[in-house]
Amino acid sequence: MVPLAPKGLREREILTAIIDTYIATGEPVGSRTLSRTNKNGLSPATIRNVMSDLADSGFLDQPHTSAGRIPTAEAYRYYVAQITGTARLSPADEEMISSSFQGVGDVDEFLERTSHVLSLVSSGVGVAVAIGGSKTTLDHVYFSRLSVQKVLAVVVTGAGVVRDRVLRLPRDFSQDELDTAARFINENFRGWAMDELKSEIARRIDQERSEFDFLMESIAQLYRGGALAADEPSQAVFVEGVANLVASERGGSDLDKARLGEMLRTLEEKQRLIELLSAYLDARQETVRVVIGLEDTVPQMRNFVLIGVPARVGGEVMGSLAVIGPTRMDYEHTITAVSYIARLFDQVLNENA
Amino acid sequence: MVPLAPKGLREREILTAIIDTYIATGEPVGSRTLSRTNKNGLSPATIRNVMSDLADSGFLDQPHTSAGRIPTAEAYRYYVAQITGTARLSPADEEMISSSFQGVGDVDEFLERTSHVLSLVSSGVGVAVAIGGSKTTLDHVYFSRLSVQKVLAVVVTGAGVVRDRVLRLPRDFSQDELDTAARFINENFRGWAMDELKSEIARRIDQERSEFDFLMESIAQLYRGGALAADEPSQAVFVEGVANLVASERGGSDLDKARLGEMLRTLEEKQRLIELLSAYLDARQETVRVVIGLEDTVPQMRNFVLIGVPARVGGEVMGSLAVIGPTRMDYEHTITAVSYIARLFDQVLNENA
DNA sequence: ATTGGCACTCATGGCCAGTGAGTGCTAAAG
DNA sequence: CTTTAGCACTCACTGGCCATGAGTGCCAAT
Repeated sequence: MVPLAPKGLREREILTAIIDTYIATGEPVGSRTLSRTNKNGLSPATIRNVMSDLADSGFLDQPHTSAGRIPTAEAYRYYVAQITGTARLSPADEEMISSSFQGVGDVDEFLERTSHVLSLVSSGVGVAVAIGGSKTTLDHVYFSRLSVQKVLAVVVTGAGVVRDRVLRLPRDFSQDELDTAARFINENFRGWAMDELKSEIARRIDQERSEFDFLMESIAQLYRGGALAADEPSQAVFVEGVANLVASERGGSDLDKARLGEMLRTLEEKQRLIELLSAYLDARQETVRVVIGLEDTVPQMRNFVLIGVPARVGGEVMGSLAVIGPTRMDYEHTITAVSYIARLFDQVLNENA
Repeated sequence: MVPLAPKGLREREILTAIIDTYIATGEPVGSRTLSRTNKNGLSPATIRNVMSDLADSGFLDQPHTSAGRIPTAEAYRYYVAQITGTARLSPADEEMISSSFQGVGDVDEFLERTSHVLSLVSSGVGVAVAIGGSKTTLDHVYFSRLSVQKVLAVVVTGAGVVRDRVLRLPRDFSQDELDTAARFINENFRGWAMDELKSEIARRIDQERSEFDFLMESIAQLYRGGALAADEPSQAVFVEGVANLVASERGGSDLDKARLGEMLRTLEEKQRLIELLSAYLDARQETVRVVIGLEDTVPQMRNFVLIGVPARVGGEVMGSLAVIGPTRMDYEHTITAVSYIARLFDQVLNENA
């Protein structure tokens, strides 16, 4: 899984130089320009030789015979692997970012702003998803009678996230009954993981079906009505900065209309984004991950990369945040920004919980 | 405010025909094509004369001297004014739309789907905003102690909308204190309009400041902490279908890159959208409004129209829903769709409340 | 009032060099 | 063996030129 690297020192230097200038200019880079730009005074011919080798080993491509070279996915992988990761954001950036999170209350709000901030500091699209993961724990529930057979269920999770849902139940409940049921759940299950909780309740309902326990019957009804599934539609997805995809100025991606349309459509399929992020961002991984070659999973995303990290608060994964941007982007800057925000996420929300 | 209309019957017929074919083809329509397409067998020359008149009275424009004519904003205004409004959606559309709202629980969820559905049935962008208007009433509040000096406030409004907010308070409260405060508010203020409620509480706090009432002090703290402002950030904005802006096939808008970027950026400024909708959609108006000439307010939106209506449930305005699309769109269809969804909104959510 | 005819305008698309950045290869120089 | 200079060749891109065709405006005839 370690990315390949060119063998010689010279080759590596030149490859890096090519990628740098390609990222900067967006045009295929040729031997002459490179020889002029680069400090070490190599002649175009030499560079051509090296380039030829690099092309053979699969690091460079040419769009057509008589054009310059373009880095391949493999080249980008080498390029990001070689980034030290010790870079810091500029104070101005840090200031801008952290002030953007002034006064956020909950996870969703934070993630929403995250997608915005990410789109500002990168040349890509900012994406943040909240996953009401199975490891979410229950803090408590409320039930509130809205009208005949309509009940509002509010679930507060251990992390202080609130989800609500309106239930339509087969029979009417009084507020007293609802309170009793809520008290029962709160007293017995506070701190449980949601999925364990759900299976435990399902088990008890099953078991005590015969003896007609009034309380259990209420709970069964509420449960079947989806009271606890209230954590499920918590898959909030925030996408911002799609305007970066068109970016006429500064090194934006240069998509044609058709591809642009596909991208926009894909970015609106929230379910798809959730899958994409969860496929690539392992909950256990601590550091920012850079995925090059997104087209393997999502063909529409040819020439796009994902730079993301799970969003944790106090060790618990609450979602993930990422930038989806053109292969041609400032990797180091984006990586540091993503990592900085992830750290901020932990800090700010820990303080809240 | 009544839109101008061409004087003669013939002129009106031809204008309508021109707009129809322009909407269909997207290209300036000339006299010859029109004479061929149109059933009434008028010669190109005649049509030219009429067109010339229409151009003089400001209904037609020519992009350049030797091209066909395109309708002006004034022409579109006439065109939509002349739509009867009696059209019905196709059964398939109705089915598709209403099934899209299967199982929605609350206003936000409905509005989110609305933006999606609108983008599907129109060739524009679906926009829906929730406005926690001042007429919102209080059903009840919950307070829940999260940790030291951190309290979760949940406000349930009369319409069954739930808003939550994490408060940081100057001193710690026990859950008992919180319960007492919540009970007090619920018993005294259920059914009040949020803004009246807020000023009443502010008044009482002011009044009873001297005598140190413990309960009132708690409530004051909670109030200042923003417990009741929980309805304020309720300005959810849902935008979907931006891919329609690029729409390579079928009569989509044909923006160049620069304009597209501006549009995308503008559509992401949620505050702006809220202003835009509230500027044009009067809470009192019952019917769908079509605003042609959006560029007067938002220059980036040249050649875009807004088709929207306030979203009511049982007479109370909960937000608004709209399509922002190119002037070249199927007005009748979009209008009926918007109106249909608005009706659905009332139905589905009334049933919930 | 309507129409046919005619001269004129322009955007569009194809064709055709000229330009220039870039390549590969070979032979000479270090 | 590495580096460099030189050279022939490729090929996208640009700008000029011309033909095409849809469209207009106007005038005279019906």
